[in-house]
Amino acid sequence: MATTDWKSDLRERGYRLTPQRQLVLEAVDHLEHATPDEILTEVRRTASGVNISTVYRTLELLEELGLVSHAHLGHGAPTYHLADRHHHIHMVCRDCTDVIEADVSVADAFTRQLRADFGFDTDLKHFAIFGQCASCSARQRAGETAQLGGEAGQLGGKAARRGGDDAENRSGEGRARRS
Amino acid sequence: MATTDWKSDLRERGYRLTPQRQLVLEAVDHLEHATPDEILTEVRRTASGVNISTVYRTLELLEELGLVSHAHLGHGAPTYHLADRHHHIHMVCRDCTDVIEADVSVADAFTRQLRADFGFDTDLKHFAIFGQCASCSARQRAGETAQLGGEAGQLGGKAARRGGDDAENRSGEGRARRS
DNA sequence: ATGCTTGCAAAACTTTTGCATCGTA
DNA sequence: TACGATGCAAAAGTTTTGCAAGCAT
Repeated sequence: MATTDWKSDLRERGYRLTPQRQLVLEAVDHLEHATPDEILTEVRRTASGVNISTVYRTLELLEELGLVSHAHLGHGAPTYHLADRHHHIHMVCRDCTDVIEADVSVADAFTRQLRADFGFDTDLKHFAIFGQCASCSARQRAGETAQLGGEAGQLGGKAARRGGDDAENRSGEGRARRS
Repeated sequence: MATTDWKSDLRERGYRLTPQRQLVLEAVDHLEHATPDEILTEVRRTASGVNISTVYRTLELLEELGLVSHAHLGHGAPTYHLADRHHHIHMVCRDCTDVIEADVSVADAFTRQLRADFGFDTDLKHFAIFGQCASCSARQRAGETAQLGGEAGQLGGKAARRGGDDAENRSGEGRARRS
């Protein structure tokens, strides 16, 4: 599943191998971009007694061991994935919430440039790249044209609160955190 | 201070002009990359009675009006700034917590590429770019050489928890959120 | 006067911590 | 057996919400 034998690595460092730790790692492997809460739900399908605090502690440990990493795909909870997989950057659409994945290589030139200009060694995987996906751009253009001509539609007079879907939540499936 | 006359814009939409709203906007203008909590502190220097919930509600409103925007510079609270200023991307160092600012133009080529390849319209200002700054890279290289030769220093046998400064908190000045 | 806004308090959430108990090594 | 790991409960921190009172318009 993971790199070399993590179980012995665990023990060599004085840690212990427990069912909880195996289950959390399996859940991270199985789910993708999962939040601690989602991981708990998955783990509980096998071991219903597991506690959320154990998930947090275990994720911290697994990350320290280099087995998992986390990324921020929105302003919500971080998402965890196996460290030796998911070597891609995430483009999240501000409108539809969707996440486009791309190989990190698409940013090679940009990465080189930041290193040359600022001496900054970039890790674009860690934070998502915000923006608007093709279909939402198209939809917006269509809407604007149909409505007035530009101006980014103002709706009625007042009470135009909570504009679009706002996205910026977590990525795909699960419950939406806010707006 | 801001774009055109936001005060009449406010009223036209049926909203009211209040001292709190003026103060919050001034605080966002004066501070830079400020969290809601920092904004509250600033506002209270003038009006000690203002409540945190008002700050949240006001920021939401000002953002809807297009006067302010927020960005995520770490996994902590979002930071707010005037929408018509701060047109730059933020590079945050994973080790030293520092934030390097750069004009969005440095990413023009990258932005064009993402649009060409994925039809994705990128807003690099919204999420910070994670990585390691020049001085921390240098320090790390030096440390590795001095210590063993590579391997990213493993410290003693166990109990190597909470490795570095971990950063990924909020940017500069204020209190550090965790680790 | 009308009804948008505010302050306050409480709720909703997420993440962290202390501690007695459990179980791996 | 020893000590690291877990479950539980409570704490801590952030953001949201319901409501009566306050105040722009």
